[in-house]
Amino acid sequence: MVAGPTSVGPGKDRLRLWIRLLRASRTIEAELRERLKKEFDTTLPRFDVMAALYRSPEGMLMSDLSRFLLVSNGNVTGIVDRLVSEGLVTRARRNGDRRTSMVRLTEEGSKSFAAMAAAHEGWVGELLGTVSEDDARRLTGMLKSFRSNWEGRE
Amino acid sequence: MVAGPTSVGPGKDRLRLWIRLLRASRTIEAELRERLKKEFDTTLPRFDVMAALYRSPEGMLMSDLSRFLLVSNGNVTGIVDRLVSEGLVTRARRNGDRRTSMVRLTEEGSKSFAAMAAAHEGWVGELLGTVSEDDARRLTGMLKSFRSNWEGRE
DNA sequence: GACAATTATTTCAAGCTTAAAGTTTTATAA
DNA sequence: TTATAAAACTTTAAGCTTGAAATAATTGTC
Repeated sequence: MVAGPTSVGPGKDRLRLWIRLLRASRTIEAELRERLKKEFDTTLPRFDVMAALYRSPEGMLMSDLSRFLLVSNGNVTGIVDRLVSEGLVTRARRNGDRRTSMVRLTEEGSKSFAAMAAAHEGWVGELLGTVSEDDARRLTGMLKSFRSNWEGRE
Repeated sequence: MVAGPTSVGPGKDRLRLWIRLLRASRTIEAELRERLKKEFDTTLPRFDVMAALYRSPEGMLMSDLSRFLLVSNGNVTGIVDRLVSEGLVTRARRNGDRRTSMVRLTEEGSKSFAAMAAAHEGWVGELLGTVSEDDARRLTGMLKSFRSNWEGRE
């Protein structure tokens, strides 16, 4: 998926775009993963889960997390397991519906995330530093419209 | 990494861009992975390796593959192992430098990839269908310049 | 109220991924 | 030479990831 087009013809521009998109996100992702590991001894998936929870102080269901993060249910189970064992989040069985459990950041998890988020934002600013703020907004707009259009039909 | 910014202020536009970029590539990647599985009973990493080899009929070293695909050495070892056991690629020890081995697509691997690549290009065209060819070229240009700038300094 | 279907989650097997440590081969240099 | 370092790979341990199967609880529907 990181290789270039294997032929020429119509539709090539979108294929090229996809390849660039993927290479860019993989490059940035790798760098962020490495820094999270080095600076905070954590991983990107853990960071993602904590970021989602940070925005929802009331908590999220496992299925909410799975949908929001675009990963499978089973995947979330494992990551949350580890975060629980590290004391960063809690899983509280609900009275209303005993199938579900509400996942929340602990006090420690919240503090920990706030520190990571600040560093993270700085890193992204640095790594995307060659993109002007103006281009950033334009690009974001294009990607946003793509997403809402395409996801609407699945 | 898929969550939105957790505060407002300067540098937010780049963070937003990064989040969009990541969500877009994850969404498309998931769809392509699913189709490769369903239609060709293979995986994205296998497809990536085969795509790289398809462009290099003379073959590639393990380290070439690793560098080109932006993944670790050990990772490539495992994927190539599986492709070899499926008869899609060969690993040939070289006389010149016996540490290295040249990886090539087999006849079967080449045929197999050609079929997948055609379908793959169609899928990408479809999934990015809402991006105009013109926007696609513009976006590609922005991403290209970002990449070359940033990678130059590591 | 039974009971089938649905929903939320976990478990499982297989494969992907990384960083770090280990192996073998080649290059360097005293 | 003969160490010593460097390079190309592989192996390993831990964790991430998926899709599918299994559990458990809830919601129709009769």
